[in-house]
Amino acid sequence: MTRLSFRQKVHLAREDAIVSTVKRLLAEKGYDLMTVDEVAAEVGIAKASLYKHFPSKEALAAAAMVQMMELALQHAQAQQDRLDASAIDRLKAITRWTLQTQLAGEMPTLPAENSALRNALIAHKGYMDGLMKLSDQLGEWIVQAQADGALNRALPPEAVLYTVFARACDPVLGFLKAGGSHSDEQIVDWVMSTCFDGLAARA
Amino acid sequence: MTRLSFRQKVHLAREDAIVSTVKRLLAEKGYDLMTVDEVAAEVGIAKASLYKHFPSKEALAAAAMVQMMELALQHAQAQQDRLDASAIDRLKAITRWTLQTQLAGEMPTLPAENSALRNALIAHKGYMDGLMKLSDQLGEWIVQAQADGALNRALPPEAVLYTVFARACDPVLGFLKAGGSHSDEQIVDWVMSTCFDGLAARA
DNA sequence: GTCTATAAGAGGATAGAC
DNA sequence: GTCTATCCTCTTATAGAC
Repeated sequence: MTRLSFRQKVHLAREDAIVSTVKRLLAEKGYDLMTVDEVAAEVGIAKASLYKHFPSKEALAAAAMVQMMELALQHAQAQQDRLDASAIDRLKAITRWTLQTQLAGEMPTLPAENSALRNALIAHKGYMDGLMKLSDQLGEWIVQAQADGALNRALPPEAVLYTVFARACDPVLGFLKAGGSHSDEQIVDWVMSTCFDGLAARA
Repeated sequence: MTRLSFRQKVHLAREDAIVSTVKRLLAEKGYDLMTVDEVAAEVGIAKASLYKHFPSKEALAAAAMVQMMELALQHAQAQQDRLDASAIDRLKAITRWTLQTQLAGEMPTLPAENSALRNALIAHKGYMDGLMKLSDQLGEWIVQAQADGALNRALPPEAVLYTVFARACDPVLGFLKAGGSHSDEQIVDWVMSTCFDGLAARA
């Protein structure tokens, strides 16, 4: 029992190490440019061993995306637990977390329109469940924030939802960081501003 | 003379057909998923013939991106020629054109952070010249619009510039279109609104 | 310049010993 | 479950006839 449990722990720990590596590489290079050889090398095991844990490259990436989704759900829950916060506060907080995570190089790139990964994810129950849960949570905040008069009521909630999701792969962060003359915090503030307040001057 | 000119015309026409096909495929699938075999098949010539026109896949894609850049510059010039328009009008017009082009499936995907194509483009004089020319033109409008009080003065012009550029690969358009229940025009209007006015309600 | 045929190599996946 | 060695497919690029 203890022996078995220990083995399982080691097994899970190794899988966790694999997934962490995949998550990082996915954030760095994206799905297509990430090779399985590379993942194996970084984890420090043989490629064939990797395939004992995960049946394919797609499954490998899906596991990483699921972990990312779970992390996002944790942050969403943490916001939901802040009983003093308004809906718009929560929405802004999760958006800011998304930007910070991406800027830190820890956000696996979302699958582009026509990606092998995208189709694999759509067929992946764990990922889709997480995505829907997150969408529901954010959707509630969006509707509430519109009712509060804190979000533009002329926009359909789904447009707001997609706009917030899209911050996870906003290239503006990388462009500004490449310039090198701004702090991460400053960059995040600017993108938060353009996202919620827009480019135009406020009255 | 006439003979030579005619041959040259045929030559250029064929190259133009190639570049057009590449542009479309680049918009559809992106650089990595687009294969040279596919390009050759769609153009209707043998792959080896393609390589007589362009020395590599990267050169092929670069030519397409250069053509896209020239198209953008034409639109920018057209806006500059509208003497009645204000800077913010011009900026909005070129942004709208970008959104419409992407929604129509005619905007080659911009190279992601770590792409083989990106490095090729950075080394490509024609592309970089066009990019700088376009950046200069948009930069002028941005500074002017800020002076006019039409753009948020708290944002550095480069942040505004990158935000406008990023509309060329905004996934929100595709998400909303995938829903299927909105017209292209409506989608563009919403994204224009989130871009310039933000998500938050206006006072 | 166009074709057919093929080289050259990367990368996903597997066989089989231990 | 881990390893080494290998397979196989796909894709870029080229050779050489016409």
